[in-house]
Amino acid sequence: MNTKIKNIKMYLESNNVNPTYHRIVIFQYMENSTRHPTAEQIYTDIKKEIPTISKTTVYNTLNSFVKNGIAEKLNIADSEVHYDIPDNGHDHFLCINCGKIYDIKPEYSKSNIEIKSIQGHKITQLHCYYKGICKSCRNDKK
Amino acid sequence: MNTKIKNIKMYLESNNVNPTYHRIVIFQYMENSTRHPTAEQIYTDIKKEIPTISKTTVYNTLNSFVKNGIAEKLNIADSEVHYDIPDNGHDHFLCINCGKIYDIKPEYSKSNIEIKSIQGHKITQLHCYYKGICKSCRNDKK
DNA sequence: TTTAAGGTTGTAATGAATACAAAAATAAAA
DNA sequence: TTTTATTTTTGTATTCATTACAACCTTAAA
Repeated sequence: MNTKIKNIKMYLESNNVNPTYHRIVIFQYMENSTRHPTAEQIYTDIKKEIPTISKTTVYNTLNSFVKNGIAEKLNIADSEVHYDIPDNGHDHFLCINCGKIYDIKPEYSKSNIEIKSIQGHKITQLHCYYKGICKSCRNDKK
Repeated sequence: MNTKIKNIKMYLESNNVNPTYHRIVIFQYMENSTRHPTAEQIYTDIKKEIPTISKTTVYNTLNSFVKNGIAEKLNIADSEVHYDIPDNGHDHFLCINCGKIYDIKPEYSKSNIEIKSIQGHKITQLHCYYKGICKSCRNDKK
């Protein structure tokens, strides 16, 4: 077993996620992905490597990741939830033309919470979603 | 017809929404509501006033409002979309305990876009969602 | 008083996500 | 090594929000 997988194992363990084969593969897939995949996309791609995997396992795994704080749900699109492995708190941009999601560099991000409480409500999370036309789609129209 | 309804009629008209009875009632309901209702909640409540209304009409109406910029979708909760009549751009807070959505006062809001473009992407919208434990739930636990 | 256009209704269909029970795998105990 | 217990995984069925669609109704124009 290579060091990368060993690192993932340790990382999952240290976050209360029992590092089974499926979970390691899914986490590795998400770490390598830049497209903020949906459960469906993860399922389809992982299936190439593990043909017997079930969609339920993907959902279970993602829910376990989210519950233990090592993955984040992005409610940026209307119909589907996208998933992200947050490195250092950054915002996201959704292209309303092509549907692609981009990372916004931390220096432009607004979701670094410094406030702990607003109007008496205890703040634990802040999600900021930008929307518009992405660079690529803007160029295509010219 | 009272002035309030007349005003709504004019407002819908000026935003390219043909002001039918159903649409006026739904818009009025949303303006008076502080709970950022879902389509289901709107349907249930409006049904008391217009028993023959269909759920499709509620969805059609809301989609028409959103398309014409007089209502906004809140993708703040996991399963359902909530709707808001945005007055002056403010953020929202979701209590992860009771599910209630609160308005964040504009002075604490982050979604006033001043930037028109980030990393080459043209920005047209910014949605910021705070989450945590609301004032009321915090008091209940004591 | 027809014709056309838009609005509404109800039912059917879609599709993401969950529930659940059986089977499989893994770990712990004897 | 066997037995038992616990956790995972699988597959199917179900739920539920939302949309599709065709029939019907309403309104306004011709």
